[in-house]
Amino acid sequence: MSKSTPTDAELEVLNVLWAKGPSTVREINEMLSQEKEVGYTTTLKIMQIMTVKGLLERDESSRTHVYKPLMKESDTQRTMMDKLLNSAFGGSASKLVMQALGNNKTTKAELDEIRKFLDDQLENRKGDRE
Amino acid sequence: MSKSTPTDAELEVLNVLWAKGPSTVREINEMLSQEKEVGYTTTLKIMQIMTVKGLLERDESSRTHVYKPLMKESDTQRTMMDKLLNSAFGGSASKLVMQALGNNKTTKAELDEIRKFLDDQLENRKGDRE
DNA sequence: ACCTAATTACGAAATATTTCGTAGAACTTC
DNA sequence: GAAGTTCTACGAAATATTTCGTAATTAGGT
Repeated sequence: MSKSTPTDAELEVLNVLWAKGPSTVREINEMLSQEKEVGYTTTLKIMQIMTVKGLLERDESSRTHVYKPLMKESDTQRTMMDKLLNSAFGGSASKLVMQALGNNKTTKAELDEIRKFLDDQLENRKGDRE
Repeated sequence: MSKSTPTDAELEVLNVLWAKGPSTVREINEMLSQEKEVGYTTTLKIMQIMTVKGLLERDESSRTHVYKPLMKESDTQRTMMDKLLNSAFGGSASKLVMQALGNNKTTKAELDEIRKFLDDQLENRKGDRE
């Protein structure tokens, strides 16, 4: 059984929850409304479905339910990365990384940060078989 | 107008076309069948839809049509990357790259390759504003 | 208690994607 | 040239996702 990735609408909800912490439907809907038109019950329904799917958990102790994600942001990112990696890059992480950094506007600061990270990775592999 | 990403089924077709070059429905279907059960007319229909969408072009000069992709693999990879970047990584390429290289089994050879690439990128930015 | 506002539950329409059956045309073989 | 095979076109069912309207419930204010 491989992990499933959230749908687009689900990911939008998760992004708010990861940024703001446990929230009500009202709070989520207000955040999403800043980006695009979306009805309250639409957001509600998505979050109810996510709860059934096991993506969210909710506290029903007060009338206004409070939802929180059951997956860590980094785990979800990894799952989505893996899916992209396998479906579009033939499993080659280096191709993907070079595509990510290639022509686009990654800042120099970011490139420096990545290089530092990469050096760490290489350092940790001293002695590994190649 | 931002570019749209192919669906999962469409991407599977594209992957074969990019690897094998222009192909018939029969050829594509046989490749896909090695991975999973899929009916001939299912593949046909997907490819017909892709043609209407402008993802594929077909040569109808012989009875058995020959299809080819209208997008380069690298362009499609970039479009899909950008979507993931914005939807799941808040636009931060460095977070995405570190997630891609983080715990998983990228080989040392790949890491070296990426570092070389990164050095080139940094070299090309000598004098850019930071 | 009554009215209003906010909330949840639920069904269902709208849209998108995937799957496949059937019909008819075009080619092959005997 | 009849029979069988291969192909395309097309409709439609099956599935997944997104959207929203309506009804019922609860809370708060007066």
